[in-house]
Amino acid sequence: MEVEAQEAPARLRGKPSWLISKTSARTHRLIAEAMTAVGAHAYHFAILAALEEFGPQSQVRIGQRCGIDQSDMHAMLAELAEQGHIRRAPDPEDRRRNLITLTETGRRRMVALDAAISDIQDDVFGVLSEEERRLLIGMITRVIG
Amino acid sequence: MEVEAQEAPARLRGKPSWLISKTSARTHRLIAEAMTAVGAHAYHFAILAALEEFGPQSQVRIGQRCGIDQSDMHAMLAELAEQGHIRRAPDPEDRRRNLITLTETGRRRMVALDAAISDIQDDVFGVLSEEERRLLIGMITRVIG
DNA sequence: CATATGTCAGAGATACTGAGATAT
DNA sequence: CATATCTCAGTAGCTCTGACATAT
Repeated sequence: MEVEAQEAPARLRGKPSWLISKTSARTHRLIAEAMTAVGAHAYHFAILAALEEFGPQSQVRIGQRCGIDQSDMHAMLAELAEQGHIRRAPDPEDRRRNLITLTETGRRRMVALDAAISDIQDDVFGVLSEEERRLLIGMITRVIG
Repeated sequence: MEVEAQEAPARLRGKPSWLISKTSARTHRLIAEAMTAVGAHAYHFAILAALEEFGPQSQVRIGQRCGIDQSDMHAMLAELAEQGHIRRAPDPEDRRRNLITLTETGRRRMVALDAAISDIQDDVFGVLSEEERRLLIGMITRVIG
């Protein structure tokens, strides 16, 4: 069924939080579809990117960097290990920790997921000029603080 | 436990979708807390605002305007009716429809919820100047299309 | 018969809480 | 003993699907 668009109330349209929520929901849906199509998860990309940029580190640290709850890290890392993208090993310096290490296939996986997610950025934010996009990124980065 | 902030990977920080998702999650949490504190729900505000701006209308129409799924409208309207903020009556012109009408207490409720939600906009987006906020709203409005 | 509306049960993914085991 | 890390079960809220009854 095609649902024709209806104008949203002005009291919603004028709230940044509402606009951002709608945009977030849309990009989230697109990214989730793209990730599922290749047997991945949005969290996978975040975890692999943190490992590539900052090197081997504990689960807690990755979660802090990417905003992923500890309880959710476990399942994500199990999937990534199953797919051969990471290795888990006890940290010899602190045996409470798992040191998570990126494998070579994991690095390639990260690059591929980055490309897919970047394409979606272009689809969604392509109506903005390059300068506007930089402006948007700068403003929201300040909002996040 | 205070979790000290960790720098996020550059591949995440540079993606508008990631920045917007974090901002959306934060405002969503703040708004949900504020609404719960007064026995309301974020959807309540959207529904009441649509009724105030566009007058009595069917459930389906409100859902289209506010982006609320039909399945979820039912519970929200039941709560709003229980609180005396709306009335539901069969539409004499099309008896499949419920015509939803805003009551006077509902109008006052909407104004109060708007004030609370506007305060949160200021908390979150207050680091931006007035002109930047207008710019942000304009750009995201175009992104939503 | 095909479609639109409202009602209702429930699935699925997400974010989070709490508790236990192990190590520091 | 207090704290940190990891594991795991489970909760809560949100979004969406599918089915059904009723009316057009």
